[in-house]
Amino acid sequence: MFELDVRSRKPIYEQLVEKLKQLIITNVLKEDEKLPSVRELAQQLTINPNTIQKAYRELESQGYIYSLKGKGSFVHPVKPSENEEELNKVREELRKLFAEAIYLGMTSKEIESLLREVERGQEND
Amino acid sequence: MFELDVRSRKPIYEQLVEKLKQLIITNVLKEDEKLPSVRELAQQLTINPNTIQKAYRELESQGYIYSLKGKGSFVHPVKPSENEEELNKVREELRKLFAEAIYLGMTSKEIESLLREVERGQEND
Amino acid sequence: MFELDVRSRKPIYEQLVEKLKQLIITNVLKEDEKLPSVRELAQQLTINPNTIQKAYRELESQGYIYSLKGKGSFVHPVKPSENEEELNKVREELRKLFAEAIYLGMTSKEIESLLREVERGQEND
Amino acid sequence: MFELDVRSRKPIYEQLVEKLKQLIITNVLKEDEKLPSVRELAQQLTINPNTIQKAYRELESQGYIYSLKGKGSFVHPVKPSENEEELNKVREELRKLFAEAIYLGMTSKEIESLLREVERGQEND
DNA sequence: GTGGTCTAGACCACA
DNA sequence: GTGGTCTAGACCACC
Repeated sequence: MFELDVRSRKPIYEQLVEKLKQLIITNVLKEDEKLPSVRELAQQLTINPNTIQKAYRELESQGYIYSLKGKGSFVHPVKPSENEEELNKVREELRKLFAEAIYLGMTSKEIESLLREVERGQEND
Repeated sequence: MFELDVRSRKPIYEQLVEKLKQLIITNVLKEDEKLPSVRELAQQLTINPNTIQKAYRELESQGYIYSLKGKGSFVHPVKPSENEEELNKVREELRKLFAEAIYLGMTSKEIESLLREVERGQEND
Repeated sequence: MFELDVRSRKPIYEQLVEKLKQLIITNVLKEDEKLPSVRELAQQLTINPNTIQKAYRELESQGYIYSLKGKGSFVHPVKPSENEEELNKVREELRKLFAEAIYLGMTSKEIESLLREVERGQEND
Repeated sequence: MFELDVRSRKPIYEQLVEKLKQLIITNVLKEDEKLPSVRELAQQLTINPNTIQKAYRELESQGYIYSLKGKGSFVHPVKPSENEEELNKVREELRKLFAEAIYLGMTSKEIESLLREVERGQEND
């Protein structure tokens, strides 16, 4: 399904959160689709189930998935209206990153072409 | 000078690194300008000097400042050519953030206007 | 495992970095092999754990090892392509040393035979 | 005469020692030639005279120069026989550097061509 | 148990 | 006075 970098400084559960977010964002995992069960994924990735659970809990609290007892975890349909808080975080992060990119010498043209690139990749939703 | 959240999950020294980076990137701290001394800043923020030093050391190894033993720490002049590695990290982070922003409902117009805003703020170099 | 000179002008953690680098370079410590834990080594060498950690952190940022929070520190597999910067440092140091060696009376024959010697010792990978 | 990097982590007096060694090794400063006086050099480099003195003391103890009270400091003629101690240091450093260079992917061919290059540069003694 | 962070406090090297 | 090193000892996050 995807790869984790055990050598990274980033904790495994955080990597998991990010990867799963990516899959949801890029619509590989569709709305209300079931995620693999904790045990299943743990076995696949040869990782401690506790670590998987921690990732799922994090995703749930960030509003990306929802869990039904005894049934599993599912992709949360997007409700743009509810995500104002998340959006503000993203906006703030964008500001920081833009400043850094410019400082390191990137032009706004380059940044915008990167944006287009991502946009195109995301169209197949 | 700025605020730190001692309760945050993010280590204090990392918060410091980020804040100081911001000040350098936004040209509040100019090239070769002296940063506050380790002890001075420690006292100001009521934080242990070792913690400050850890932050300064990190900034040094990332190429943002340089430290001289009997003299102090100073802002390192930018050498855009040398930062290809850093740039790749930034590009990767931009990709992720763009995807997330779009997923949360931001339009490319909004993102671009945010970019312009940052750009204008950075002009006073 | 090895000896440190606590009286030396060279900081203990730098001595540690050098010694461990040697062990990695000469393949005594193989790829992905676990290094002794911070506490363990600290006890063995009767040195403060913080000092060991400082050394490990330095090795990590130089790309020689990687550390996993609940697991330990491990030898980083070599990626020759990524170390161009390190290589340039080594080349510069070689130039200086060659000049000094010749000045002190060594012939290029002697130097080359030293090189062969090291080469042979490194073959047992 | 030469440049010092005030931004370097290396103490200024050590940089001075190295640079002066280079000048002696490459025969730019000939045997028994007078070095610039402490004051003179201090003024030229806009550096504290104490720092210069420390460098000169270091060079003297390493056998590269000798000082005559009231007259100044002079380049020490080479006596290969006396430098066995220095030579052993150099040999040891060469071993380490060779190992590192090979580890980072340099071939013995490259190393040898570097040696030739230095050799040629040193011929004009 | 492992690495990582932080504090308090001491001492050294450099300029 | 400045950065740099080191210790002793505490507590946290991760697995």
